[in-house]
Amino acid sequence: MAARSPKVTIKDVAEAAGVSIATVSNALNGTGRLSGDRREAILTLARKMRFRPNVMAKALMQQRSLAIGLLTNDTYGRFSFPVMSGISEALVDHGVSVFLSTIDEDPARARAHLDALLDRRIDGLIISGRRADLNIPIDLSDVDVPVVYALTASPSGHAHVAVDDLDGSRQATGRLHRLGRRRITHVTGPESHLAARARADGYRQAIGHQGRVLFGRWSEDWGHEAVERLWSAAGDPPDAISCGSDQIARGVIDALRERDIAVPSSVAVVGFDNWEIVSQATRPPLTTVDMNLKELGRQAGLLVLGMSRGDLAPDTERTVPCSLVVRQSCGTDPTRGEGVGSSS
Amino acid sequence: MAARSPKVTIKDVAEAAGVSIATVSNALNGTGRLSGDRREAILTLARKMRFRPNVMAKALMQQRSLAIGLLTNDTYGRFSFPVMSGISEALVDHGVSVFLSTIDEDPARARAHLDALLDRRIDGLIISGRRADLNIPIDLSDVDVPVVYALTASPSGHAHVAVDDLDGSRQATGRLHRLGRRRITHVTGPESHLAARARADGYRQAIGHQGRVLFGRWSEDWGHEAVERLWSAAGDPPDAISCGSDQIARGVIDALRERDIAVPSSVAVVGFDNWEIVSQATRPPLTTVDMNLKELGRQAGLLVLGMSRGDLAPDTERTVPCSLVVRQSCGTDPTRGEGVGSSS
DNA sequence: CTGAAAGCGCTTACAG
DNA sequence: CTGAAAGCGCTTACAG
Repeated sequence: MAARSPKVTIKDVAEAAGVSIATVSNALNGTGRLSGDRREAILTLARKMRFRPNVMAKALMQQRSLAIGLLTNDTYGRFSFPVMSGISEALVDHGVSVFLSTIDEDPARARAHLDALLDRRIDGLIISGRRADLNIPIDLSDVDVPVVYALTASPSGHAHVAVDDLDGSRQATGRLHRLGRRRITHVTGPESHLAARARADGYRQAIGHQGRVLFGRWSEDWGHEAVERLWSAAGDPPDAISCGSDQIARGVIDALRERDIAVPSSVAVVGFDNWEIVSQATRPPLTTVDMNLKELGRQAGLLVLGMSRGDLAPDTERTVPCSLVVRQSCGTDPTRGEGVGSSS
Repeated sequence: MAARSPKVTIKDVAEAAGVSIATVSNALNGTGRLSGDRREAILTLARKMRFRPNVMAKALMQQRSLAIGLLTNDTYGRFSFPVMSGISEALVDHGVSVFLSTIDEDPARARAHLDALLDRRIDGLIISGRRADLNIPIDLSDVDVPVVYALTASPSGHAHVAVDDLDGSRQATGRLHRLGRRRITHVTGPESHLAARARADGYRQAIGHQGRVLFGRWSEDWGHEAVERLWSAAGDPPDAISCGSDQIARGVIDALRERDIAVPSSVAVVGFDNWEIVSQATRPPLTTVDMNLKELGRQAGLLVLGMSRGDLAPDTERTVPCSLVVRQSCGTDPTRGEGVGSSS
């Protein structure tokens, strides 16, 4: 750590340049009218002096903090970390910083975090949570800045950026269908979860009829159990399984191997999440749906920014398309000679 | 979003109370001398008016932003998210907020993020990254506030909060030893990684001699490969395996099952990380080491706070102890009748 | 014990 | 085209 040098202020620059601080301010911000030469000279001098304007002072005058708050109730960050990263990336280019607040079940502490954000006079708030239909235990009625929900369910009328679960599942199942599989079953999470229902709908759209959907849990365990159930039922077993999550897919693949059923030749499998620790570890590696969470974060950042500037309505909704990441568990189309690991 | 009401300022409170703003400020902050009654009356009024002081204005005067920056280069957040969460939790109670900046390989963008933080006049900086010996691609020479490295390797002479890898591994291996296992092998990540070497050392301390250490990769794959190698070698195979990560342990357990070797009765296994998606999914569930990352974050937050106040030296180092999370993969001690899922 | 005044580092009308 | 002045919302000596 260097000696704590007193920061150079706009006053220092003005004195060195022999002009008023107003002129320096105008030169720096491209405001007012001043001759090109003068502006250039001032800019060069400011750079040479390593002058960096104090954002707090600027914010105080402009009545905009140039900062937004990010409230998350995730525990491991699997879903919200990439979202946060997208937000941070998108906003830094606009001179907007992100305050991070992590909260848990405790409403009192959540309130303390929110108050801290409000005391900072944030220009907007993004809420990003664990599950698409889990609400943050907090009363936002006194929040007088735009609020955007990212990934989390939003109370109706609020701005929202969501994963297009239906589209993702349709892509994944669609691929199985295009590869000629005709007895495709969908194994997914609890029916009470919005995401599970949407993914089931995507599956149905892809195959063009009701098909067979097994709702259960988001776990490997459930993948095992589903295979057991499917293969002990009467009639032909599936020739492909579209899973609602990578964890389920992992369970399915392991269970199939234990039964000596070859993947993908006998049964093709696709997952959902592209959670690399899972999807890269299955044998064979898993074809799965990437939710583009970083992009979702980016959109959420731009949304809250636009809303804070009044350019966007407070109830704007956006959906981020998913990408299919093709690995080996779904087999390849012999007529097209597709590679492995490419995304479409 | 409610109507954007003009915020009530200290001036409004002063007028309503019929006193000067200085007096309100003193009442609120407990500074100056004023009678208890007056202070109480002002506080009550301020609360009633829902007055919340503007932190930016306060910061500007106090020459402390009451905010710190958090720079992370993680991609999935598995390790840094809990750390971030600990930092946020620890600092909110001190009125300090956390600016989040996520960076990747691009030094130019990293610089932009750092500049944004510096322009905010942060009181300190925490760097938290992916791997204990991976450096952030950024020049910190012009950072004139305290810097704390959390989880990431720190250039010597810098403050640092680290996982006690050695201790964690000693606990895990020690448990196997106390349960009577005598042919314990350690399977871990690349020898080039600091964490792998420290965990190997902990293993050696627990068994009291050199033992057998297999360095490799941090993957399930490597767990499989190691089992193959161990069981095809001459001599007695291990009766326990202490793994350098949960992913390795998962590979080991799966490989043992494929060979019909019972876990834990024939071979006991312990992991490291307590990465729940892995450690809860192994069959049997994995006894493993929790790095207490949230606590690590808490310490890092308090450290940078103390340093910014001048209370702590800029090269303070701290180590956070690990906890052993006992599940079923290590077997239980019949003489003690220990439960499952408890931690020690 | 309390208040008028100066000041933190900027921006923004406004007068010249 | 440029600068003096007011002001953002606070805190902090300092005089009374």
